[in-house]
Amino acid sequence: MDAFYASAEQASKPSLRGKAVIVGGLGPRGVVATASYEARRFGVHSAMPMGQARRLAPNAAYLVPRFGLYREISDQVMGLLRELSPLVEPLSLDEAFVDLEAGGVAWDAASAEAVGRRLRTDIRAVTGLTGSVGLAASKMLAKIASEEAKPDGLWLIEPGTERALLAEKSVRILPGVGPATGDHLRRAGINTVGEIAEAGEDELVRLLGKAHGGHLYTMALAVDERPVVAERETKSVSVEDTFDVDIHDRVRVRLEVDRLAERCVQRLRGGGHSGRTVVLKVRRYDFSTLTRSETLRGPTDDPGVVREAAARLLESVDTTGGVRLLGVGVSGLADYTQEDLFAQAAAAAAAAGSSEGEPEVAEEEVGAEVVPSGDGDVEEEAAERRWHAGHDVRHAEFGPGWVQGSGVGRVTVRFETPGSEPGRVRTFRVDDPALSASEPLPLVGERDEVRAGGGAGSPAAG
DNA sequence: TCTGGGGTCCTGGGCCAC
DNA sequence: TCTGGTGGCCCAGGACCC
Repeated sequence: MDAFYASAEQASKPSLRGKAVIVGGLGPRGVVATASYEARRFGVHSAMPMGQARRLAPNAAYLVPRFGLYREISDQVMGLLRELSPLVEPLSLDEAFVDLEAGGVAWDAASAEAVGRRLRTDIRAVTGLTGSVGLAASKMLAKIASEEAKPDGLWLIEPGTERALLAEKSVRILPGVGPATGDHLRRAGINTVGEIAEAGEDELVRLLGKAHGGHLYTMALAVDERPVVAERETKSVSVEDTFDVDIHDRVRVRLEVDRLAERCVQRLRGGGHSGRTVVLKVRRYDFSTLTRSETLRGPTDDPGVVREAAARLLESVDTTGGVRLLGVGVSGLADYTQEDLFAQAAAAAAAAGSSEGEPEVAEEEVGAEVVPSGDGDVEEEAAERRWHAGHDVRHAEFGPGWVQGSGVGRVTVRFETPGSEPGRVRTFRVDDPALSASEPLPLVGERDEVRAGGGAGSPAAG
């Protein structure tokens, strides 16, 4: 999908169509998740600090992501892809590989192109958004082709032309070559994919190690045998938070770690997992990042066990100077839980060893702070009263709209819907009882929605 | 106003068992 | 009994991707 989050916002907000739209974290330490093509003309791009984006494009619309909406659109698109082949490998919400051969179609350029064109039409009809299609004989080449096709295009790499096509491209076009590897290669005098092929496998392995070097060499020869894998097992689950202001207070740090552990376990359980290794991540005031991990005797999905492990790991970290980010993760996932949780907890307590204090008591004290039933409700209400830029609202009198901005006790709402003309703006008090948060409206109206044609036999690629 | 969040994979050192 | 090689696990960090 092209500039996916920004495009989805433009589709749902008529007044933003054709305008610079930037989606990302709006806090003091936010970064750009997606910039519309109009915003990219100002030099704004993904992963750019939001402050820099605001300097480059001060008049752009700045919105916080609405993952619920994006997920719905993503599900629709993935559904279309699965009509083409049983082998669909999602890479993210807006990108996937499709194995056409598994869809029962022999490779030939003309029919693949026809299917690609129809897929793009179907995506447009079902979601109202544009997507780009890359067609090629392998995942790496299909990915490169889809990048070439953007925005709103289709690109096919003819079998037999791959090496010539890659030879002149920068090494950065290969998957797995980021800034660090790119620099490393450049220092060795290797700038293009063709130069990787010329350098030879031994040299690549010498420069980058066995796995990375060997892999990159075969990629440079346009050889990529990786299959499209429909079902990927999750290997780890983690949550992390960057704080608007560095945290110095050790008690507060501990409290945040407890909260993160709690959230992490919720996600873990939500996915039906348990895990054996608990990982604590700390990014300090100077952006230096360190991780500490502890492997338990058996997998757990017990919030108390994860919380205690994370707290033990925190003990070994010097947070003097301040903490910018904290994260808690669980890896070594299993789909079962250690039955003897009491033994697990006892083992953890024993590992804490001679240190003073009763782990169970500490756990309960912390638990009382983390999930207070009363305070939780208050917090939820407070969160509801925060009006996030870009989020949907409904006014009792004026109907559906979205938050254009808020501050100093006021919230500005633009009243328009995906199918309407650009709407008018009105300002309300933040506690106006007539105003409430609402769910995103479908981008394509029920009556407009066109059923995607075709069956499982249709070929296409991603 | 410098640098998010959720992942995967690889490397290399330390340690331990055989 | 000592030594060395090997392989596996654990842990920390780095790089990369979307």
